[in-house]
Amino acid sequence: MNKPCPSHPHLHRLVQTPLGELTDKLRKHARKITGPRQAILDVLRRHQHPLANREIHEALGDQGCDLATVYRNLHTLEEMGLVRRFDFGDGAARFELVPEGEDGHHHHLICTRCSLIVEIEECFPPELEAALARRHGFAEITHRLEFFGLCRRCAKVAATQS
Amino acid sequence: MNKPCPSHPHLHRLVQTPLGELTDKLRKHARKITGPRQAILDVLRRHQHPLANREIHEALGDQGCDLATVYRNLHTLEEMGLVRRFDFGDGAARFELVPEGEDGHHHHLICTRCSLIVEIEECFPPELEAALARRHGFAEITHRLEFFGLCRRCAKVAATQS
DNA sequence: GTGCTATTTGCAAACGCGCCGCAAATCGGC
DNA sequence: GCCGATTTGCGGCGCGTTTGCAAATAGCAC
Repeated sequence: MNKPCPSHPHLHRLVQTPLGELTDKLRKHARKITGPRQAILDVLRRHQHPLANREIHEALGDQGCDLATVYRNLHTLEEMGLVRRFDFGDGAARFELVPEGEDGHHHHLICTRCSLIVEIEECFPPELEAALARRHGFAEITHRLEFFGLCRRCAKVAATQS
Repeated sequence: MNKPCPSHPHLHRLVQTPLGELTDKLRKHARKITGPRQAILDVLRRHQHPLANREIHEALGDQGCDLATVYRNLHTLEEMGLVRRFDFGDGAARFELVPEGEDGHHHHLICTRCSLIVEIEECFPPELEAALARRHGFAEITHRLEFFGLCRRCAKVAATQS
């Protein structure tokens, strides 16, 4: 997980060489491929979990940039569809890298005790969503859905404590 | 105190006389029935939509109390199950009165353009939720779910504008 | 009613997240 | 290499929310 591995040329390339999709999308929006931009995407690439602005900023290490720059870049990356925003209700936005060619729509299961985050496949049934839209005359419906509970480990701890 | 009688025009009595459930639950938690407490609950009783702290504070009128008191009371009322918190992702918590005897669990459909809020009956299928909990070893699972879209009126406006 | 104590309130300050304006640095096309 | 548009760093600000503390208040026993 450390960066000091100049002997591995492919890792080095991951950091320095932007992905094809990145350059394409950036160019389409007349955006530049800057150091902070690449470093932020690299942090997201190395972490499978949604990361808050602050966490990304801290993970940047010596590639570090200003926190405001992190905010600005995640905003533009979200606009370009490279990154997806999640809201776990704790007041901090979190971001995940969107896999190439997908839209990144999915949900999470979060342990309210230890903050363990599990990505899940279940989604709100599209038929139900469509029926709902029809009944209330709404168009272009989307949803935000996250699950909360106690993970196995924390449930055990809670049981022994009570 | 007897059952509430919201159909009677003695609105001032509603303000002054706490509900049975309120006094019961307050007493159970060694809490006091204060003026601000009653006034806040009365505001929530008069509004069917989820209200933000600021909105509640402004609706208090001459019964007004400090904004910090609104925050503190909603927190305690939520702990006691008299009030339920919702999060529409705009950075402000909203609260609804929980009907007596219920837990108040439901969801909303929100117009992203005019902020129209519709309360809906649909919920994430319990079987799916149970399966999800089993598969990942989670206990005491809950979910947060809100829908967003364009209401009929706003969809029309958007169509004529484009 | 009176007095006592734990709870609650108002006030002001502080917090965290996110955003903005501006001057300087940087990228990318020429 | 040069130039212009974009981006960055920095400082500050706004908003929603929380907190510390002294004063006010509700509820209870008498």
